[in-house]
Amino acid sequence: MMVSKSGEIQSLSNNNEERFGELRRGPWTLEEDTLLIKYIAAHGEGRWNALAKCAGLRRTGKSCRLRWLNYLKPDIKRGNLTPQEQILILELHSKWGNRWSKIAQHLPGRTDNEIKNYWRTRVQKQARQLKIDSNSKKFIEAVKRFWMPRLIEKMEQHQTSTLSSSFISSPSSSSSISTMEKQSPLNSLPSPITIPEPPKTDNPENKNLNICSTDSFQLHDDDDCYHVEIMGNSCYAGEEEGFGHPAMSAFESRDISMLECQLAPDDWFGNDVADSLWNIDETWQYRKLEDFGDLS
DNA sequence: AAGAGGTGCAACCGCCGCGTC
DNA sequence: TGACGCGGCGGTTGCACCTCT
Repeated sequence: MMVSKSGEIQSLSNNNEERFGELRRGPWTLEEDTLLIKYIAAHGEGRWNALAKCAGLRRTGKSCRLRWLNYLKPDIKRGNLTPQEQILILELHSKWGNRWSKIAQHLPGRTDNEIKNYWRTRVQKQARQLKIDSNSKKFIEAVKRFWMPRLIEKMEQHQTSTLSSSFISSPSSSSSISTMEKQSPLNSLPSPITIPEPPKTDNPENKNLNICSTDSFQLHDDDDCYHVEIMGNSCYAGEEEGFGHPAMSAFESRDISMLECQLAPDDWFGNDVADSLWNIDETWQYRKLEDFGDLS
């Protein structure tokens, strides 16, 4: 029987799943989701093949696991990646490469699939526009010098505008609240507080590059150790060893520092803050500098 | 208004490592 | 010790939706 992505039933041969008979593929239905959620709530996750069978799902164990981990799990965060998360992804990817699951471990609520998709659709797109290999040192250098500062700038702009709007707009005015703000769980965070001194990110040496996330956590690795943590609305990042993949010296040997930036209290999702982070103009800016031999 | 092309992302595939027998 | 099953991972696909012309 032919493979279909539209949810038809098919049979698989030459593997252990064929004893299940007809297996479903493609998009999950609400009914299937409900079955899976209820079963895991009652019995826990794991033993996916048995789970699929016992739950009455005509799916492979792998399919159930994927659906649960990437979509149904309660702590999964939806919506666009925040600039802080994007910075963290760029940093961690420079360190570990395409180790998506490892990177995802340091972005609470984000899945490896989501991060992988972000990298392929956003980051690699920029690399293509620049005609640079996204895994090359050159591209990492470009990211470090042009993209990351831009992300941090966006964060600062957002903070500033949030602060301004809190004075301009009446809190009771429904027209001042966007749809996404209403939907965002971050909306419940405290109102804007003091804005710290902007980080010095345009330094070519990048000795003090801020790393922020929307959650507090610490990073420990076999090779080095640094941490990112949130205290109140502030995010602190520090490291104790050299940072960066051995083959990617762009990020290496930063000072041990505790750096402060702020978390936005509201709508990171669904507005221009998270979009168009590196537009064509900036691409050309980069290429211009490249022409001047600035990156060579 | 409609078709073409682009984009985002859920889901699948194949491979690998580990545990068990 | 090799076969087998399973879970996990990274790469890839293809569909729905969006934007552009």
